[in-house]
Formats: sequence, structure tokens, C-alpha cells
Amino acid sequence: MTTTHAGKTFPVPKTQKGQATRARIVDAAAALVFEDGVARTSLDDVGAAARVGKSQIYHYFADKSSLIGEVVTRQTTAVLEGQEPYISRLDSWESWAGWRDQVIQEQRENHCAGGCPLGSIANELADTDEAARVVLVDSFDRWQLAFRDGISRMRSAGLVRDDVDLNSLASAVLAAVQGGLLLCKTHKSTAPLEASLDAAIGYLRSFESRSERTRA
Amino acid sequence: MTTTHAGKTFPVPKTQKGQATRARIVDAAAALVFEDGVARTSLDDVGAAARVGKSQIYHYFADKSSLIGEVVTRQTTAVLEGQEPYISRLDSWESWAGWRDQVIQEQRENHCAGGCPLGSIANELADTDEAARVVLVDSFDRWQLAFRDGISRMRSAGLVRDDVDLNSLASAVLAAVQGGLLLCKTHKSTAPLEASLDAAIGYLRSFESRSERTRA
DNA sequence: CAGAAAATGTACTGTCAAGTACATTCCTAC
DNA sequence: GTAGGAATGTACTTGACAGTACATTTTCTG
Repeated sequence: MTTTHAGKTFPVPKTQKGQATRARIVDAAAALVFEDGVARTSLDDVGAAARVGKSQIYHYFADKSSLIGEVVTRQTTAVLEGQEPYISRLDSWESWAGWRDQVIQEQRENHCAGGCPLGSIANELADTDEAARVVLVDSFDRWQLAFRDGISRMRSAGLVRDDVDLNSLASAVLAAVQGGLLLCKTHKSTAPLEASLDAAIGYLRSFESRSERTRA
Repeated sequence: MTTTHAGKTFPVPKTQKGQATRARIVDAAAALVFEDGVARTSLDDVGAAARVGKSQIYHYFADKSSLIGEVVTRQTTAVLEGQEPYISRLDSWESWAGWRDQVIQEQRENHCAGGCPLGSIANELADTDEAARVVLVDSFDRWQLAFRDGISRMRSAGLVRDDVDLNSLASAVLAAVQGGLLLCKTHKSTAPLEASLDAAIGYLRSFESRSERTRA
């Protein structure tokens, strides 16, 4: 696999050492971007954090924008994996509650700093970096799909009514997460995030099928 | 009224001309920040847009951060006023629907660009500019209060049940707006915003008092 | 009309960061 | 062990931008 930029190709590292270096660059960039945002993260800083000269960054990436694109895909998998095991098993009310608690707990541990690694980048770049935007749309779609799968399986299991709009609902849940995280990091409190997630799950619960509701 | 910064005071302009100039600076900064974000907005650009030298910016503001603070307060009133007349009359289901349509319509007219002027700044500065963060918390609180007032009046009117948690619900609505706007500008489509607002109102509607629900 | 205060214009400094040039070292396959 | 590609280090260029210095004009006030 190679990435191309303006005619020049940027190959994946051939040696094990090179692969490690490239990974260190992306990791360092991801961490710094998460803390300070894209604009405030300089490539010198990335190099220092990765214990690497700037020449190596330009050896593996066409420019800062390309590196950021890689950061986004890296953070996408990190975010989704960070929500395991719940996110892939959202097929019961208990697992939704567990997922909710986990998201909140993570923010609490992080002192409500940083918000969502993807949401922050999206907010910063959606209007100015079309390449990044496209990658971010894909990331959000993958995330949303995880919600959709869960709701879909709950529907199959007869836990929610048949007439739910899977896509809209999954999209609304993702929006609740994003909005909640933004208010969380602004207020430096998990309360808004809790309210937002509870509302999203509460709305989902309003589609609980009658047979199940009476049983509860 | 004067603002103070590091011992030096930055008075409000004495003359009418000065007031106009200061207002032009804030307006231009607000527009540019909305388009490009704080980091990508240079004071030279602000000066050019306001047809003003940079010396005047530093005549009225201590530094870029102070100017941004002013932009936030300016945008707060702009955002709230932009949602009139609905936002101050959210005391019926019809007005919530009207508000929803208005928010979506505005994004559509703006080609889903920019997102929320406050949310974008919050996302960018919440972790790095404590002064800005405090102003933003206040802005969000005012916004949330508008929702709270509406829900509160609906409760008084017997439209929603007595046991709703006003603050949590208002906070969740604000989160839905913010998350919806973020996804809207990332996807360049109003669909996620529509889903998010519909879910928020739908959740609110799940608190509709029984007497009203049966009547509907 | 003076004189002061407010407003404004021009020019400059210093810093930081993206991106480039090129030399050097390391590794690997023959 | 040696050639050649991969990896890496050092030094530089260039531009942008926050912030400053200071001179000049405009405007208000007595």
C-alpha cells in the first residue's frame, strides 16, 4: 500500500524499525492533537514527542494534513475499541447502561478534558480541510453503525418496536454523545454528559415494545 | 465600564466614531472566527475586514484573547436573538416544532457551514483558554435557561408531567443542538441535525402528561 | 481658537512553525 | 563486505502573525 500526494508516493515503511517510527509519529501526533487541537500542534512538537527528527515526518507523510488524516483513522479505531465490550453488544438495556457509565467514567478519569478526539477535530477541520472531512464522515458513520446494529438487534429481539427509524435514532445517539462531550469539557463537569446520554437512552426507551414494558 | 488587563485599562470608546470602530472590529472578528475558527483568524485579517489598522485593535483590546472574549458575548446574544421569536416562547408543542424548523432552516441556508458559533469556539478553546471557557459556560447557561423556561412553563400549563427534571432536560436539549450541529457541518447535511432535534423533542414529548396525551 | 484627549496610520520586532536541502548512518540482500 | 535503498540528523529558508513603538490626525471641550 502506498499513499500518493502530488505525484510523489509515500510508501509504508519497509523495515520493522521504520514501521515503529511511523507508528510513534502517529501516536505522538494523536496525543498532542487531542490535548491542544490541530492548529496548536506543531510538527516540531510531534517530532520531539516521538523522539524523531522532522525529516522523518516528511519522509513518511506528504504534509501536516496527511498526518492528521492518519491521526483521524487511528483515533477512530481507538475510540471504538475504547468503548468495548459494550459498544458491540448494545442489545439489552443493561448494556446500554453499561456503555453510558463507561463513557462517563472515562471523562471523569480524564478530568473532562479533551472531549471527543474525533468531534474536536471535526469541529476544527470540517469547513477548511475537505480531505479530513471525508475521513471524519467515514469515522462517524462507523460509530453510528455500531449504535444502529445494537438497536437493530434489540428490535429483532422484540425489545423495541418494529417502527423505529434505525438510522435516525443511531444518528441522534451519536449527536447526543458529541453534544454531551462538548458541554462536558466546557463545563468541566460530567453532569451535562450524563443528562445527554440519559436523554438519548430515555428516548430510545420510549420505543420499548409494549409487551416488554409491562413486563418490566 | 472599563476592562482591565495586567494593570492597564482598556476603556470603552468615548466618541461615537470610536464606538463604531470598536463594534466593527468585534463584528469582523466574529464573522471571521465563525468561518475559520479562532486559530486561523489573524488580527491582520480582522483589521482588514473592519477597515482598521492593527493599532486600533490593540487600542481597544488587551490582546487577541480579550477580543475573542468579546466575540463570544457578542455571538451569544446573536445566537439567542437569531432563535427568536420561538426560543422565548417554547411553551407549546407548536413552538418547539417552529424552533426546530428554524434552526434547521438556518443551517440549510448556510450550506451547513460553520456549525454553532459558540460550540465551535468552545470546542477550540475550552481546554486552553480558561478566560474564554468561563465566558462560554455563561453563554451556554443562558441558552439552556431559555429551554428550561419553556419546559417550565409547559409544566405549569399542565402540558408535561410534574416530575420532569428541568435542568437535566434543558441541558440535554442543548447537547442535542450542539451535537446535531457538529454532525450537520461534518456531513454537510441537515439530516443528522433533524434526527437529533427530533429525538430531543421526542424525548421531551415522552413526558407529556397523560391527560394531554389522550386528548391529542 | 487653543489644547488635550481620543483615534488612527505606518513601520518595525521577534518568534514560531511549515516545509526543504542535503549529508550521513543504518540495514539488508547479494 | 559491499552496494544500494531505507532511515535519520542538521541546518536552513520562508512566511505568517502576535505584539510594540511612535508619529500623526481627528475630535471634543473650554
